[in-house]
Amino acid sequence: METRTGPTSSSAVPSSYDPSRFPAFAVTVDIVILTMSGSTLNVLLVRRGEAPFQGMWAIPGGFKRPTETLDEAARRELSEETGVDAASLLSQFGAYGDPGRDPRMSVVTVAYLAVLRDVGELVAGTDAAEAAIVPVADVLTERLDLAFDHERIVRDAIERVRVELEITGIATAFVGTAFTLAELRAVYEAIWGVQLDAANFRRSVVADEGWVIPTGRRTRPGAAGGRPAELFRAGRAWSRGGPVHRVARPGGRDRNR
Amino acid sequence: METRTGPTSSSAVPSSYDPSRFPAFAVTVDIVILTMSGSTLNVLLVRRGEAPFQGMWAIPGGFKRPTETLDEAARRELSEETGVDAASLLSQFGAYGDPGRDPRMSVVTVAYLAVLRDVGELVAGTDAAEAAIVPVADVLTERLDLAFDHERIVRDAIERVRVELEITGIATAFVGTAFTLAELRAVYEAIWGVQLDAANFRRSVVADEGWVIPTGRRTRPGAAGGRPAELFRAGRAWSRGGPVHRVARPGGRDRNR
DNA sequence: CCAAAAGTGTTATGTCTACACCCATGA
DNA sequence: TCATGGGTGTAGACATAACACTTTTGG
Repeated sequence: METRTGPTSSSAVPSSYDPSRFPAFAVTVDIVILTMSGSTLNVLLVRRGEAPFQGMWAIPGGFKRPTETLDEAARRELSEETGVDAASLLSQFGAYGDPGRDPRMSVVTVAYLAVLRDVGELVAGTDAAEAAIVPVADVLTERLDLAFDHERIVRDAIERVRVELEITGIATAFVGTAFTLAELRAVYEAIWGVQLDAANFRRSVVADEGWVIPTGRRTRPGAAGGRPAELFRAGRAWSRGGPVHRVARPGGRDRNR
Repeated sequence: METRTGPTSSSAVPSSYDPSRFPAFAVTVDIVILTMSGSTLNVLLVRRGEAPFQGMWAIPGGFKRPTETLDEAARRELSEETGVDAASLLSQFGAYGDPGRDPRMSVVTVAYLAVLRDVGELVAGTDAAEAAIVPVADVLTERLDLAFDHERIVRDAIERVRVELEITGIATAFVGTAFTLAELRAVYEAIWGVQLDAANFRRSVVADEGWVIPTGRRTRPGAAGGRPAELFRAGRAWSRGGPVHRVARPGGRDRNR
């Protein structure tokens, strides 16, 4: 940790500069870590060990250091909290600096979104009483209160994911390295809250060259039987919009259900 | 200006709290103000009066106060710099906190985008030597060097506008309260760097009910003649995407040119 | 009348939705 | 052979790009 505590201890400063002319803030990064389990979207929360909001659930985060960039701070915090190095999935989506959002002092936080597949073991690795994966619905319906303004940050993060789903390849970040199209479709259905036609979904996804790549392998069907599904892996991400688009399905029924 | 200089002067703090345990930052808001003149996209710059980067061009901005939100700080800075109250057009698009981006101290800035029609008189109202409207091309081609990391911030802002054009009604913010469809089309063409078919553009824009509203009035044609254009005003913005979409025009020619 | 700019009509092409139908597997 | 889920075919609806054509002005 830095010993330097702020502008008053800075030395390489023009003599004309008066540090008391600007207000001092603490700057933190907070990370909304989203993951799918089955057909529900979850968020990783930690229980706060100290005041303020001691004992309440919050999203992980911490102070930015003067020697690191915001992205580095987010990557470091994510790594410290979950042990995952998921640099490519980290994206900044907002800054929050309302007065009073932290009762101790003036804090501006920069919020990041991270999408992980299967955080299960990672959470088990940390102190079990400290971290939990909960359905985002619990946060959105306020069945679970979060510290600070973290509820709003989680809401904004989810809206961001909904948009990113439509224009980037972020969906593959929710599933394993090899996945079926049904799994991938479940990601869209859970996050958008819609039903998608399995046939058209496959066409959209497979048509866009390089979006998903067949591995040649197949799954073993479940106890109920059914044709084995092809396994795909993620292709390169694209620039000009993702392959699937959000639409309401008025009278459409899903043959595979 | 606040006299409180930071956490060390805060009083309503738990006695267990040690302010030296987090690094102090200055927090600023910087605003990329974009405007159209004719068929070019411009950005409002100010010349810095003091160190660092004294005499260089920069985007307007200033310190956030602990008593205001980030949005309020941006609105205040915009008002102080241009006299415009354009709250609805202000949107936050990024935070920048690389170490060393300000040689004086650790500064995290939150960047905002503002789109204005006709900043001409506003700039004339300020000290002429202090503010200027320059084509964004001058910044993007680095014919004009900006202070701090402001070039990157401007680049990010323009990319943001390109995306917003496609999904919101932001285009009308660039033109006057009454405008022709040719003016509106010029906004898209300038920002996307494409040629749009005038006929199809009209259909897209007029078809979406409420996007633009006919005023009944018409323009007087220029010296070269031509049919007078209808004048429209902006309708309500929409949620589910704007009416015009970015496409390359391979062999398409524009009859009206 | 001619040039210029605005606005309308039209057609070929492409995309998407909905659903029928076929395939592969477990019990 | 039946139930279950995966995968393909396809017809109609809809959206779009391109460009010919008409309208209205100034000179």
